[in-house]
Amino acid sequence: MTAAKEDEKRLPDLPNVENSGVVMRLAPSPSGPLHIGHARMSILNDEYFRRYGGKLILRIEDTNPANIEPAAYQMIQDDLKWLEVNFTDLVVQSKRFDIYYDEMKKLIEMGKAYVATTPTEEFKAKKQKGMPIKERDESPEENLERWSKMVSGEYEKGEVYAVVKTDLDHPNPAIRDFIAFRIIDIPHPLEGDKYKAYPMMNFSVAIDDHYLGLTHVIRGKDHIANTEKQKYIFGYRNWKVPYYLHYGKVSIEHSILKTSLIKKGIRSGEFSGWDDPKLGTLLALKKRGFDPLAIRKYYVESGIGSVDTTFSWEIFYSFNRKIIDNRSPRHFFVNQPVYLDFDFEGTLTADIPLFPQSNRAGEHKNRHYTVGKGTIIISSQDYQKFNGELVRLKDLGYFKIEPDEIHYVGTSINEDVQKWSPNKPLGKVPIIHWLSGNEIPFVVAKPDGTVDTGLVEKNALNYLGTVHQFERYGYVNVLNEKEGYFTHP
RNA sequence: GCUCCGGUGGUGUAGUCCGGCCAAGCAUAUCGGCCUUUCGAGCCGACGACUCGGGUCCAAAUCCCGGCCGGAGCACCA
Repeated sequence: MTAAKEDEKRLPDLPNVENSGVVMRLAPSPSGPLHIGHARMSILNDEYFRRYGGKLILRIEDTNPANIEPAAYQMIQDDLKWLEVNFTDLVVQSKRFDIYYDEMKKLIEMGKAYVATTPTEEFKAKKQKGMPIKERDESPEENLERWSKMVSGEYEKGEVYAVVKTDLDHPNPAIRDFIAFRIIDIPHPLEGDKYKAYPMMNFSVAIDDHYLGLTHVIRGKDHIANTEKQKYIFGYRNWKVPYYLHYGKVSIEHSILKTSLIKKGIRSGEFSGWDDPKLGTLLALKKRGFDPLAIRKYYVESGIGSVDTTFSWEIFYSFNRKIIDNRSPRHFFVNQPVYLDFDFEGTLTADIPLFPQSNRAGEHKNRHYTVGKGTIIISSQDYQKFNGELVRLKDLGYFKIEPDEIHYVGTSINEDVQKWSPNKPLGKVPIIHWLSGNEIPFVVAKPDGTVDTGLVEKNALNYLGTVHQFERYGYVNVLNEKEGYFTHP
């Protein structure tokens, strides 16, 4: 066990770590709850925070009111808690406008920023050619005057913007002078209409990364160009630049992650909520019964490489399966049931383990059933596949399936059994699951949007709110007495 | 188009910085076997990869050049 643990994959060490540890950040925008994609940045940062100590700051980046879901401020924190990411500080950017304003003013005074009313089309076009717009060359005093008018709300949306200078000759046009502030005229969910001039992400991030004392920044490589822009601000102020690490893009297929789409779907009734099984939100994964450790393991295993990858649900499922398998009670769920007549004199008994591989006392409980003349239920899939053949009903005995009925053959492999299956090697008889009495209707909602309707052992209701292994079917989080969410095969 | 980054089996990765111990490790998937009643778990085995072409070198997955393919940025989003 210990040896196996040592073999476990480990993230590479970080450079420039001091004795006091690291200061890192999680910087989501509050547009909705976190999803499986956000989990990567959360876990990577948290893993290093756990290794080195220091601070892990949750910084909610709410500088675009158009893109804010008020409930997200709390949902994000709950999601992180579920992931066992224990951030040490909480910072909300909309509470820091004064700092941003001060800093912008300083940059303008230094001649490192300007405020423009030139149409942005011209700004962009000139930037492509490496040419300045007129405000760039105007004095700090003139720009300062426009700046104070901009902050006090004397301009309308679209009329003015503030720019941080970089280098107009930069070979990469994406890095040349970038907009740092713009006017927004819709109210902010937290601040109302207190502010008109809103910082752009590249500005507020640079300022906060410095004042919050970030030592290491780990984020997706879509931010590489942003990092270059932000470094100009650090350079102007002579601030110590954090160590940046950009990991590659993860494409998460077969999953709905876009907040705008999810919100729309919730409104239209297509999704039952943020935790609909069709979604890739952490809320949905939680409700499907995933263990957050599986997510952590997956992303640690994936590392921080800069190559783009595709999220492998297969491997993720496998990690989760290994975690939950032992603690998942076993039950029979018969999907699309077929009722077969069972004409039999006498009684058969079945003792089916609830936790087959558990050694712990108290968990050896079996599901005990007696079966006599009446009905035996199997899934239509098994019925179609094995009609006319010999099967083993798990923990009950050998049976021959015939149209609409089923016959008992024997309990163990003997001559009686053999004569039913003359051409099959013994021990190769298919084992299928079944129900006979004690079953209740049950539906399983699956991530692909389909629903399986069937019957489950009534005993399963003694374990509500936990993940079960429905034998030969898959893992299911049993939510209540009639419905469960499919976890994975 | 402009700037930049990257390409290891079906999938996810280790190794690439500091060439040799890599005729390439691990995981997952698939197939087979065992555990004598799960299509789960566990154990054992099989399968399967260095994007291509040149170059340097005694020696290249690792260094250099070019092609091909993929990705990112070029927002009054984050």
